[in-house]
Amino acid sequence: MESVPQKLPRLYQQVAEKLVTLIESGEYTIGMRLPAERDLAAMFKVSRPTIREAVIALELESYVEVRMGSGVYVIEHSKGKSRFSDKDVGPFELTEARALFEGEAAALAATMITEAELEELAETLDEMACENNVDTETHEAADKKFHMIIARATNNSAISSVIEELWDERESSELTHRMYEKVRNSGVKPSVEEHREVYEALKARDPQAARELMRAHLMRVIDSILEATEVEAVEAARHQVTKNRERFSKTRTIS
Amino acid sequence: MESVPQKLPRLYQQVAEKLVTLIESGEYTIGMRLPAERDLAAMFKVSRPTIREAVIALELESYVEVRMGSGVYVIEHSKGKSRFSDKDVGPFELTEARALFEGEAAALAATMITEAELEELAETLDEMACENNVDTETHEAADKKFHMIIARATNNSAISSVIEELWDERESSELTHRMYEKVRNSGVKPSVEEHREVYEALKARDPQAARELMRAHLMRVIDSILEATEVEAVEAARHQVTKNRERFSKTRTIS
DNA sequence: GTCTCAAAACTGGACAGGCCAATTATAATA
DNA sequence: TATTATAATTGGCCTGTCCAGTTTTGAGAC
Repeated sequence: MESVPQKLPRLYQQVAEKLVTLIESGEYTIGMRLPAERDLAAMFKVSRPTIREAVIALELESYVEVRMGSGVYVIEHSKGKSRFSDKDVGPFELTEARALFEGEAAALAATMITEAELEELAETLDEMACENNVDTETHEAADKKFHMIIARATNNSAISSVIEELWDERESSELTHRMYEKVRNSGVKPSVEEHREVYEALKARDPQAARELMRAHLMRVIDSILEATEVEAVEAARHQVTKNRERFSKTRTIS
Repeated sequence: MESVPQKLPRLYQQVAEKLVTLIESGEYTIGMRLPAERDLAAMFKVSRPTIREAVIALELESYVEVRMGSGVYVIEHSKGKSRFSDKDVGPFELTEARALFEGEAAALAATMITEAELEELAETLDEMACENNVDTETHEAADKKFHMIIARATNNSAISSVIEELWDERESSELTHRMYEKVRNSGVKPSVEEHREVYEALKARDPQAARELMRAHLMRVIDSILEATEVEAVEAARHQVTKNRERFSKTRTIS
């Protein structure tokens, strides 16, 4: 038989993967207790030591928490790889950082971007404009693609890594994710227009314009978040919003 | 006995920690094979399954690699937490990213820095100037402290996290670390002067000046790295250096 | 009927010993 | 000397067992 996989992973890894799949598919939800090790062993047709090894693997990747004498419980998976996981970076801070960093990245990209990359950007813009009213997921994918093309156009993997990290971060924070969702729903079309302006600046190879437009774009996102916040915020939170307005107006003026 | 620790960690974790200690202490160096699982079990007075669990833990943290039928081998430990670990970010890219991002951070910090933070900066400057000719470790600590005070003065944890990440990254890359070492040895005094200029700009609350001076400081670091590279580079590498010069001259002119 | 608390059932923690398969070292052979 | 077959080593995995916390249960007290 040549269909036999020549190298199969270690057993505990296979089991661990299956367990992760079950957890991420919602079979076992957060807080829920997994079946006993003995039962899991029977389910997967493996021995208990193997189950233990798989559980340890999940534990080290903080998928589960094992409580002596009680069981192993699914916990919130903080992906670990996020540097902000323990810092609770809010949507404002995150977007402000993006405004500064991506602004600089756009300026640098303007001096180095290739024709091929410009072409890619144009295509992505069409995706965004065309699939405007389709599902948000597609739009978001195109959005990320646009920003990442620019980041990579800097030819600096440190820069693109940081920008991708900041982008991904918004997914891992529940609050931030909700905020961005609200912003997306409030008005996407102006966003497409803003992206196009950035594209034009890059095409013209104008660093200053690219920086300013990218920064302006993300600053508008902050504004949108502020508005969304105001809508849903209770009266008690309002003075904080005002403080934020003051605070981010400073960012805007330091250029 | 009341000296009994109320909660001792799981056995495999204790074993894993001991193994990590042994590895980091140089008892087992990179490429070396660890004793057989059976021997380790005897050494630590635990059962073999426990050893296996500990080895799996080390494996998941990429301390070791286990080769079926051969043994478990110590590999280079890439701390995993670095987002760049798999991307091989060179010293030039890293420093360019720092120049852009820390420049912006300095500009933002100039608008928000407190008197207390300025005072801290002044103290750190004294440390750097005073312990100039002492061990490099102290100097480097003061250097990082200086940059991180500014990063934190932005009052934006996303920004300070990114900057700290970039700083730490230079430790994890052997090449980058060597480069920075060379730069440190070549001339520290001008570096102190450059830091002082940044400090003055922050004290004057001048965003533009703070950005320019911080950027200039890090650009000079790139120059130093280039020089260090030239000294040790073989002839074949020289054209790459020239390309780098061209490339980073662009960064300098986009402001 | 309700509450208390101890016993039993359940669950993870750890161990012993064994067999198999892949690898490596060794010795026998061409 | 080079090659190949054999033996020793090593990780992979299993069965079975006992122990120590945790949870549930149920009997007895009120």
